[in-house]
Amino acid sequence: MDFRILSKDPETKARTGLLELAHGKVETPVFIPVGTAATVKGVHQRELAGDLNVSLILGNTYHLYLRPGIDTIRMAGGLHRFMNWERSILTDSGGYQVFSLAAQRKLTEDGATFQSHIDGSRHFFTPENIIDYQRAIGADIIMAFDECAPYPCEPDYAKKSMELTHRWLDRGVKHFNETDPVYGFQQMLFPIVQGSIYPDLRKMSAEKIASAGMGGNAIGGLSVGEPEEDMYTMVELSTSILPETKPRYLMGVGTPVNILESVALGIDLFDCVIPTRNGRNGMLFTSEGIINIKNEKWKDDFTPVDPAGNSFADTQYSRAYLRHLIISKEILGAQIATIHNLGFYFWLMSEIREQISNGGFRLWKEQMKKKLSKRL
RNA sequence: GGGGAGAUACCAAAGUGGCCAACUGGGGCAGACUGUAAAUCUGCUGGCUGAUGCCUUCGUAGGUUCGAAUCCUGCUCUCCCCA
Repeated sequence: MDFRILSKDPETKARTGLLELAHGKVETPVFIPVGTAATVKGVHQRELAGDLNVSLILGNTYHLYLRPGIDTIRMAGGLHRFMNWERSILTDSGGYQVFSLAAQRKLTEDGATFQSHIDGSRHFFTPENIIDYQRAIGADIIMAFDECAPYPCEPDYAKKSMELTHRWLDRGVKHFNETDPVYGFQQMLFPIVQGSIYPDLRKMSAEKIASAGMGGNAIGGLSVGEPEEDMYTMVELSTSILPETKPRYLMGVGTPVNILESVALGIDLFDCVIPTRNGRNGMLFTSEGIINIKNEKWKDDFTPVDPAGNSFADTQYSRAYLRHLIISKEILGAQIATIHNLGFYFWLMSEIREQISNGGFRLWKEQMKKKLSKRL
């Protein structure tokens, strides 16, 4: 468990680093593909570890708890073995599901009562049992149980929600320190900054999270519908307080432009469903801009998806073919689109690291922003 | 040769006197998607129009009616059964 900063950009708060986890080293800034249910949808592990060279993926405690169930994962010997993934894993605590499945949950001081979205059965999550579940899942990085406040959110509710998250954090940290890893390797626990879009709350929360003294820190409750400018303001405020020597994880973000901006504000880790989900739905990110591959204009375009791309999705398939697959709802279409988008995101992250190292990040970022947000 | 059924928009298929430019599904076109209840969801899909509205449409030619995709007659075509 170690985080070393390798280079710093002189003009922004961007930095490159190396995060050493129990299952390998992670170069930061890094993008973490989302694999909620023990799979990055549509991409097999050989591809992830192979051409895409993914070092860290994300799983979700809520989903894995419901299906296949914690016991099954424990019997398998942990999530790494269960899904045959030898590199690193981060699990989200289920805090986001408290938000996204709001209609079926009830919060109390003690924890959150849920109804399963699968069969309606009732379940109870607490800061403590979420630690136990994540011990049993065995991710390298586990997340504290938080409430991701909705947007918009009244200041009063945001404050109460944040304070609850802070009390939950104390209980979670205590339980984390009192329990041992199940599989013989160290796990890191990341606490999560909340506070909606209110600067005073965010500041308070960042201070609380920093004081927990964990190996890394996360910023949550953003990209839930607020204006992007508010998001950047909250990120900047948070990173100015969270310790520079520890990795900072911006949860659930984002678009390529979001990532460029947030790296400049001092973020090291990102996860987002955009490249995978939007890819399955036909939205492709390229070095020249965004393509909706379902549009008729690509029907007879036999050029590569991204002429500058180097994943096999770019070098071996044409836009016309991929359009046909997506339009026909062929499974291969979703697979190729996902691999392409992840390939693009990883290319972007590697460029970011390169530009930070060589000192040209800020200027390069401004040029890239224009290109990447363009609709082709 | 005899008997029966039917022809509706790109396709399939509802509608059987006014609430019909016409249900619904598919297809097509476009949009959305940010710690994944998502290989999902939304809108549009005769023409002109920002909307109201106007114009042309339910095989075809006529007719009945204030009013027809719907009722009547001729014609054309398709399908099924029997010989």
